[in-house]
Amino acid sequence: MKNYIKSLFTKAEEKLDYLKDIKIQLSVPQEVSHGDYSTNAAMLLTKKLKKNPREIAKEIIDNFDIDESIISKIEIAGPGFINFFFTVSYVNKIVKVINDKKNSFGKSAKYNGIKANVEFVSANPTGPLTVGHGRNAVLGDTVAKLLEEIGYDVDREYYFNNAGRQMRVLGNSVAARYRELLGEKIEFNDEYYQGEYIKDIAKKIYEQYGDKYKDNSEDDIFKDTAEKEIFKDIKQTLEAINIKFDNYFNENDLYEKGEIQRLLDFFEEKNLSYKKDGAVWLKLSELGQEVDKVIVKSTGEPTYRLPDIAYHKSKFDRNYDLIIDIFGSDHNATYPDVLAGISALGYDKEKVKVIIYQFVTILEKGQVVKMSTRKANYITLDELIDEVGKDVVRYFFIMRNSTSHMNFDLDVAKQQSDENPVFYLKYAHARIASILRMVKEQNLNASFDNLDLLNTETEQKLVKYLHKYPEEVMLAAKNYEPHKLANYLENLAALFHRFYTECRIIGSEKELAEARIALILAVKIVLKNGLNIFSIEAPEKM
RNA sequence: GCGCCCGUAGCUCAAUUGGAUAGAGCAACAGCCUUCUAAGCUGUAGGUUAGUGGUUCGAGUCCACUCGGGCGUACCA
Repeated sequence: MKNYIKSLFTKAEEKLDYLKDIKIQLSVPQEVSHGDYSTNAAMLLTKKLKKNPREIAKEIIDNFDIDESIISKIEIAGPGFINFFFTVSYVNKIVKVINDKKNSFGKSAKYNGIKANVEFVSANPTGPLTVGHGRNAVLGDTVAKLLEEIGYDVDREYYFNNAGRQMRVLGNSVAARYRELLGEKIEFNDEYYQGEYIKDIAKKIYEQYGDKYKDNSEDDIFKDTAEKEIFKDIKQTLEAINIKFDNYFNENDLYEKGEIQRLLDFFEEKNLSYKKDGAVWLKLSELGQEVDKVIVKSTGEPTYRLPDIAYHKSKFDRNYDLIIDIFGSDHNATYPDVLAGISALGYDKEKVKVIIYQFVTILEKGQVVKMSTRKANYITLDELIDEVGKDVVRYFFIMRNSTSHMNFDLDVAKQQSDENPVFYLKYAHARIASILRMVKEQNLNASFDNLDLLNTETEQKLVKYLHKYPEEVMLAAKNYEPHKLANYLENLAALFHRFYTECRIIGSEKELAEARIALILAVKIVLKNGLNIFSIEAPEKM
C-alpha cells in the first residue's frame, strides 16, 4: 500500500518539480475516517511555495495518476493532510501474499551480505548471571535476530577477561574455601566472593585432587577451575533462554598477539600519547574529548581503555560493517573514549552503534534489591527462568524500550505470570490453531477466491494491520528497538481476538468461511514469525 | 558541581521519530459462554504528559530554566 502511494508521488514529480525537495512521509492515522494512509507533504511545502497548504494539496492530487481498482478515495483534510483510502480488494490481496510467503513474510534482503557483529553479555566469569544481565542478554540476542531478519550476516560475540584483579580475588576466594574444607581455620576476607558457588568449586577441586594443593594457595588451579566451572554455568543459563554465541573473544589474546603493544607504539608514533607521573596518557583532549586519560598505569598495567580500543580495532579488522555494543548505563561514560581512540586509528566510528540500556530496578517484597556479585547479593537469572519460564523472561526484557528505567516486581512476576502479555500473544496463536482443527473436521479449506467478502470494519482493520508487519520489522531492526515489534504483535493479537468474537467461521456461508480461514492462516503466520524473532514458542495448544 | 538517561491514568508502560480527539495491560465498576479455546470480548471511570517559558500551521516529542529519580564522573573493569 505504502509503495503504491510512493509511486504516485514519484510520477507526479515529473510535473511538479517542488515535490523533489521534500521527503514524503506517510503515516497511518489513528482515526479510521482519516484514511488508510496520510501525508503532510502539502504542509511541508507552505513556506517554500507561500501558498495555502490545502491549495497545494489540491494541486498535488490533480497530478496523480490514480488506478481506481487500488485507490477508492483521496481527500484533503484538516490543515492540509492528504488522506488515501484503498479498495477492499486491493487491501485483501495481502492475505494471499502472506500465505504464499509463509516464514519469509517480513524478512527482507535489503542488507544481504553485510556483516554485523553484536557484542553482548560479556560478563567476566566471576559468578552466575544475575537478573541484571538478563536485559543485556535478551536485548542483544533479539537485536541480532532482527538484523538477520533484514538480511545482515550477524555474529554474536562475547568478550571476556580472565586476567586482572577480579579474577585473582576469585582464585583466592576458592583457595580459602578449599583450605577450609581441609579443616583449616580460615579468615574469609571481606573482599572475597561470598557466594555459595565458591564452596562448590572448592569441593570439586578437593574431590579431584585431595589435599594436593594444601600449601599452594597461589596455584593457578583455583582460578582456572573457577573460571571453567563458572563459564560452564553461564553458558548453560544462556542456553536455557536460547542464546548462543558465535565467538568468545578473550582479552588475553590481544596481549598475546602483541596487539596491545602495537597500539601503544602507534599512539606514541603519532604523538597521541605522552608520559606523565610514570603513566602513559592518551591525548583524548585532541581527539574531541574533554580531558586526557591514562592508558597505562604507573605500575605498567594498562587501564581498560587500551584493550577496549584494541578490541574494537579487531572488530574492524575482521571486516564488520556494523558493530553493535550492548552496554548497561554504567558504561555510558566510558565508550566515547574508545570511539575517539578508534577514529584516531583511522576507522569510521559511525559503524559502531552503542546501545545503552537502563537498569532494571528489582523489587522484592516492596524493597529494592541491590545487586552485587562479590557480596553474593543477587537474584540469578537461573532462578528467574525456573520461576517464570524462558518465554516470560525473554518477553519481559524486550517488551519495553531500552531507555526506560523499568521496575520489576518479582512477587508480581511470580504470582501473575498468567497475566503477562506474552500469554496473550501465545493464546491468539493457539486459538487459531484450535479453529483450524475444528474447521478441518467440517471439511472447510482456506480459499483465496472470495477475499473481497472480508469487508466488515473488524476484518478490514485486521487485514490492514497485517500489511504493516514487514515495515514494523524493518523499523524495529533499524532502530534497534525490539519493543516496537512487541507492541505491534500485541495490537495484532488484540485485533484478532476481536475478530474472533465478532466473526464466526463455522456457521457462515462456505465462501465467507473459507475466506476467513485464509485470513486467520495469515494472522497465524505473522504471529509465529514475530514470536520467532523473540525466540518465543508459538504453541498449537494451551 | 558536571555528563548521559528518565518523569505520561492509582500501578507497569506505549505513542508510526514534530501530526489530527495522548493509547494498552493490570487494578476498579457494569455486561457477554447450550455454537470455532472466557488465558477472550464489549462498555464505564480514570490525564493541566512533573513545572514554567520559548520555537511553528501543529509540541508528550525540539530548545532554555526549575523540581524529582537512576547511572556515571579513577593510574577499578
